This record gives sequence, C-alpha cells and structure tokens, in this order.
Amino acid sequence: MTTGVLPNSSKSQLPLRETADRLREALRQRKAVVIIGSCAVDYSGRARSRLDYGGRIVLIKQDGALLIHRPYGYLPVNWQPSKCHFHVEYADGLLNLKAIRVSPPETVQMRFKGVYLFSGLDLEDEGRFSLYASELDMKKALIMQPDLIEQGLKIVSSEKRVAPGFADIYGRDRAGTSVIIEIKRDTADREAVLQLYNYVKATAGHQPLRGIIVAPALGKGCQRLLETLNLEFKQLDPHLCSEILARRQQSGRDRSIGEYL
Amino acid sequence: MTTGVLPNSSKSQLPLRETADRLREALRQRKAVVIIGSCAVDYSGRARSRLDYGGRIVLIKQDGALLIHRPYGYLPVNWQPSKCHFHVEYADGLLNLKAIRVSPPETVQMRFKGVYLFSGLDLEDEGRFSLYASELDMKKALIMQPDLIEQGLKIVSSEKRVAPGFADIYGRDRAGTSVIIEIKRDTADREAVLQLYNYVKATAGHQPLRGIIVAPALGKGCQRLLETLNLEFKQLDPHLCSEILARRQQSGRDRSIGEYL
DNA sequence: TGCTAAATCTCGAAC
DNA sequence: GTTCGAGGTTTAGCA
Repeated sequence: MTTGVLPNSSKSQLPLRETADRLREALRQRKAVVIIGSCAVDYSGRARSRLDYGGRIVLIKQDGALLIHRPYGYLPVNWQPSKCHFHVEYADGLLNLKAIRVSPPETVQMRFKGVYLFSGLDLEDEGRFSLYASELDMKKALIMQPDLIEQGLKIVSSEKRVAPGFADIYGRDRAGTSVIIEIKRDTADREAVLQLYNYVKATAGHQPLRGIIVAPALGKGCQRLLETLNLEFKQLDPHLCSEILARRQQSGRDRSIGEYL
Repeated sequence: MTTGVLPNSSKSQLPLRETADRLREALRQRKAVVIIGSCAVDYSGRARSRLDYGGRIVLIKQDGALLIHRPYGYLPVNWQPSKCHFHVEYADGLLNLKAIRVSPPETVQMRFKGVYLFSGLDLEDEGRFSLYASELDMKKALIMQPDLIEQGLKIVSSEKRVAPGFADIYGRDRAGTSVIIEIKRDTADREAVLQLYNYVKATAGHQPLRGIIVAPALGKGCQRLLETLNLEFKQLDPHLCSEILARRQQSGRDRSIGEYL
C-alpha cells in the first residue's frame, strides 16, 4: 500500500486536507512519519517556546517520539520524547498536529500552512548497535588490567557508593593505600576534578587516600587545581581500552569481569 | 525541478544507482536531504560504533549536519554535527554515503542496501524562535525583582567570576551580608549544591557569606547536604519568572536590565 | 519513582 | 582556539 506522497514539483504543496487524513491514518497505524513543510510551533510544558513559520522537517517515530528540525544544526528546535499521543486536525486552511505528553504534562502544537513531502512507513529495525571506546570500555579495561594505571594496583570494587555519589573504581595500590579513580572518556575538565575531590573528601578518614583522574587528557587550567587538591592524573586512551577488551574477549579470559559490573 | 523521489508502492525500493546520482547532486546543491531505507552504519572518531542493517531515517541538513535515526527514541543512533563533507558512491549493489568531519577527525559510513524514500529540498527557515521560562528568564526576573528571593536583597552583579567559574548572581542582603545565588530551572540536585558550595568556598574571606540555591524544587537527598554546607534554598518557579518578565516588558520598565547582562 | 552520572553529548559565549 | 556552563537536555542503571 502506498503511504508516501510527494509533490510532482519541488516545493509544490500537497493538499492539506487530504494530507491530514493520511497523517491521521499513518499515526493510527503507528507508522514512522516524515513531514517536510512550512510550519509554526508552540511548545508548552517544562518551559515554553514559540517558533514562527519556516521550512521544517518533522519526524514522528513508531514509539511516539517527535522531532522538529530546522534545516541546520544537530539539535531539534522542538521535540518530545517517546510515548506521545497525537491529534490531527484540518481547520482554517491549516494542518494542525498536536503532540501530547502525559508526564510531565507537555504539548507541542504544529501548524502547517504548506506540506512539501509526506511519508508514512513501517520501518523494521532489529539491527544490533555496538559502541566502543566509551567510558564503560575504559572501566572494563581498567578492571581487567589495573596496571594500565600503575603497577601493583588492585581493584576492590567499582561503582562504589561514596557519600555524595558513586566513585567509578575503588582500589588499593602496591603500598596498601586506598585509591579512588574517576574515569573520563574526554579531556578531564574542572568539573571532573571537583567531582573526584568530593568523592575523596567524603571518603577520607584517618588513613591516607589517593584520588586519580584517568582520562585521555587533562584540561589546561586543571593542572594547578589538581595539585592544589593533591590529586593525580593518569593519561589513558579510550581507543586503547577498547582494543584491550577486544583482545581479551577473543582469548576468552573475560569471565572474571562480571563480578565487578 | 523535482528533487523528491518516492517508490510507487510502500517499501518498494528505488534504484540505488540513480538514487546515488540524485543524492550526490542534492548534496552538491546543499539541499536538505531525507533518505529512508535499510542501511548499516560504521562510525569512527571520538568513539567507534557499528550498527547492523535495519530501517532508518537519515537526515542531512543544509549546513552539513547528519542524523541517523532508528524508528524509535528521541536520540539519533549515529550522527555528526554541522560542517560535514559528504561522499556518495555506488558500488557492489550498495549506495555508500560517507560523512567526514575535519575536527575532530571523524567519519560516519552508511551502506544502503535499499532506499524507500529519497528527497532533497531547499528549505528556507528564517522563523524566529523564542524560549521562555529558561534559566536566563529566571535570572532576568531576579535582577529586576530581587525580592523574589527575599526582602531587601540588592543585586551587585551577575555572572561574577569566582575562582572556579561563574556565580549566577552576586548580591547583598538587607543586613549587608554578601550573597551568592545559584539558579537552576529544574530541581536542584547534588551537583548544583556542590557547585554553589565551591563558589562560596572560593569567594569566602573573613566576612560572612551566604549561598542560596534558587530553583523550583530541591532534590530529596540534597536537603541534608544543604544544611551541612550551611547553604540555603529558595523556591522559585521559572514560569512565574517568565510571566514577570512579560509584564515588565509590556510596561516598558526593562531598560535597567541591560547593565547587568 | 527518584537519584546519579554519562553522552561520539551539542551549542553558544567569553577569554 | 580553548574553556565553560546551560539544556525543555535524554537515556540508562540502580536503590
């Protein structure tokens, strides 16, 4: 069955009344919808916004997620996460599309004065997605091979609850001194250093306690802050970590990692 | 000129070789492109990812932003911010589309084994976007009407540089005591409290110094932390702030706000 | 449900 | 160019 509709010339407009009917039916069938057209948008909920008319690309996904994109930039100008309900109406020569979110209560109201492209398709997507060189990969690699940080380091636990939050890794160095490790997959900034400092402060008792930031790089202004707070930095490349993981998993020696994660 | 192409029945596929040509031309003309089809994706750059074949919606914007969406969820599964360059190729019965980012060096490689919809359109979008009840609105409202926090409070400056960053607002209370104010448009969490604490700590001299978190709500576990750190909380609704702003702007008494922002 | 922190976060502004 | 913090951030993982 044909669910896609296109104008026969660029920027010519589809009849809005019919498009409204098609859109309503596509949404009822939980299809993935793409609308390109000139629309204005009002958002009301946690915040409130108003967007005047302009050429936009609107996506409605099969789980009820809504994305309204301008012709530039990564971010949608308006949106709604999945589980939205939709209401379609043709009135006063406009195609009105309303997205309603229950909790928190929010609405996004679109008014189309022209639609250049409409499509409703059933998309099947069971493809597996794998991400490598994330912070999780760094943590896994460090747990399997703690000497990536320093010789003799032993991991005691990961995601240890410390008063203000969670420390990524908690361990003990060769001398038996406790070590708290904070991992960042990007250049560690001031905030990361303070985060570690808060963990160290919250955990510190009478025994000595080291705090180490592990990241591919340290922010420029952070070097001084780090020294002031008596913390340490150890450089580590996330790509290297994911390669170490790949090698270990190939040789089937990754059974012991589960107990830490 | 027709730039949109649609199959004449749902899920029927467009000829990939022709689609590759159309895509290449649309990109050359800096059009906004939508491709719906079955594709696999490899990303390599700051991190690395692999996505197996499945039904996807691909957006390429006029500034070179790339979004690859699965049929569910708010977030794209793969993406690239604006300023990408693209390379199109038809080979081995596949339509290959490569997005290249210069800095940081990253690539996203898409392999289409089927395309259900292709569209390239020139979208004009000069529409103005206005956001209300943001953190900035809260700040503006507080500057114009400091007694929203407490009677007798005077604003000294906003965005005051304190050692580790910026305090939202710096002022003096009725008794002449200095006050640092940290604004959050959402429930203030532990991190917000610690952020304010760091500002207060960095600024504190011999004189007394108050720190106040202004937000619509305070996170549950934060109440104790706040007391421990000797900080204060003042409830304030961002929607109320935007209404106050709207009223003031209507009555034209907003001339004095510029000097603070 | 609430809290905690990551994210290939993006984006814009300031220095 | 780097740094910094906001964002209607969203999302996933846990207690």
